[in-house]
Amino acid sequence: MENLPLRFESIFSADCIIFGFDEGELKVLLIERNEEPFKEWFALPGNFVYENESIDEAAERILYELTGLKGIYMQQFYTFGEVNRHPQGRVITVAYFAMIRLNGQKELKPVTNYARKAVWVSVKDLPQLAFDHTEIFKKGFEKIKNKISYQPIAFELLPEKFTLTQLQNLYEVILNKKLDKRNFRKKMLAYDILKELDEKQKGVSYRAAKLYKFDKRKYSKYFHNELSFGKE
Amino acid sequence: MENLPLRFESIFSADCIIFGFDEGELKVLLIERNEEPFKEWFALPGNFVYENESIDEAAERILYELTGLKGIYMQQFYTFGEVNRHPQGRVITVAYFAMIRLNGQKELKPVTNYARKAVWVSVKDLPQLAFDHTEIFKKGFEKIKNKISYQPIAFELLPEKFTLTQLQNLYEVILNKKLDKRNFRKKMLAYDILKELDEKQKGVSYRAAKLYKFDKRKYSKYFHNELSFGKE
DNA sequence: AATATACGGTGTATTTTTTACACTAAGTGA
DNA sequence: TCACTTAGTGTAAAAAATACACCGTATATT
Repeated sequence: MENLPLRFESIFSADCIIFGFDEGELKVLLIERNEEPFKEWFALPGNFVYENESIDEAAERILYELTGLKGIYMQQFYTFGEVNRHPQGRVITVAYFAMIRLNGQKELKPVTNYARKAVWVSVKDLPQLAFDHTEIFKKGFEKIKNKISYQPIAFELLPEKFTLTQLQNLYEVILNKKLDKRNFRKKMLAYDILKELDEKQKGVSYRAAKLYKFDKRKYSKYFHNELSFGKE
Repeated sequence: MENLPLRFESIFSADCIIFGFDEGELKVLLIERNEEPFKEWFALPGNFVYENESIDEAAERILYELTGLKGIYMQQFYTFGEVNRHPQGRVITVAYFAMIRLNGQKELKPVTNYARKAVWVSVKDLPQLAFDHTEIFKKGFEKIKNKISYQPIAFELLPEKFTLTQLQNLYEVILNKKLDKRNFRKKMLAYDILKELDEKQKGVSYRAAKLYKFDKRKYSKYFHNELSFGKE
């Protein structure tokens, strides 16, 4: 093959790993493909980057088309550019992860034509994915496992008001390990990035827990403190 | 503008931040551009990704063309895709950093035509760079500052055999802070990733220090231990 | 009203890690 | 042999991480 710049017939796309937390499980939003190749396979949501948009904007658009949500926490984490990753030609993809608050609603009606439907799947039983999306998912999951220990991204997955137990559960699910309740609370409160509310949990059949919310102001003051829940 | 996939007229490139350590200074390899736009400006070495190569291969090629070196430690760290980052059209670039052993040699004869020459510049007095390369450099430098504290990448910049003082100097230069000699040695040796050699430093006009080398075998045993020189 | 149930919420002692700190030893060059 | 320069070393104090168990309180049940 000749040495030509990737100019014609080359395409790039952005793919998104969209995480949600529901009923104690960490979930990913997958689409069922409506087009060849890999028609009817599950895949990460993704689409081409248009000429007039940045890659970040493309990622935001993909998320919006699927969920109707804007202003969501998203982060680029890796670019996949193997020559044969796409069976129909050269495609380079920039991968993002995003975290959204589920708040119970689970049905999504994607407005894109490349997907026939979108479903939330627990990360524990992820099906085989189209293209190299399984690899992309693994890399992104590793990334957030890592990142959650030193940056307050977990809050993005919880309702605005949450209990410390809910927060701990989320950490436990992502890190896939049990944490000690007293130590977790001590540490989390010591970071001083949570605001204790006057409200309490409702609708539980036992003693209601205090609600907290993430305090962005306080956080930015201490931006350098790394949260650490890695070793316990 | 229409919403078209970035198919025609779109280009991507790989840009490399190539670090070297010499005479106690951290340096970057810059090229002086030989072509418009930004002719005669300094820039990060970079080139288009060809159709028949992965992005990683493109990055390796760029490094090879400039330095004649292969098998160098390189890592992708971010992809820059703003619409107007290149004055002549849409270019997306995947950025890498690389670390090479300088061993004194400083003259490089680039064999590419986009560069008239390549020079080592201290990171402390980096000139203005073409395109958004200053931003790319900053992001990459942050990345290695971060990474050096938990992965043994610093060794890539040193000669195969080095003294603990040389290693400490390198950490100090990258982290831009003084470290305590005793604590540095204690910690570094405790990781048990260095092999003490029988040899000593030569050609110094004072007591010669012991030489060490990085022991990859030992390192992979304890791959999970994060080196940490972040807080002192 | 009494009781059972389930989670909420709290403190302390121990171990480990990090930090701060200063002098003698050894080799070189004059 | 003396002056100079860097090599090489240990300990004590502070901070952070860990391990660990019980009572309190709201709700549901009888």
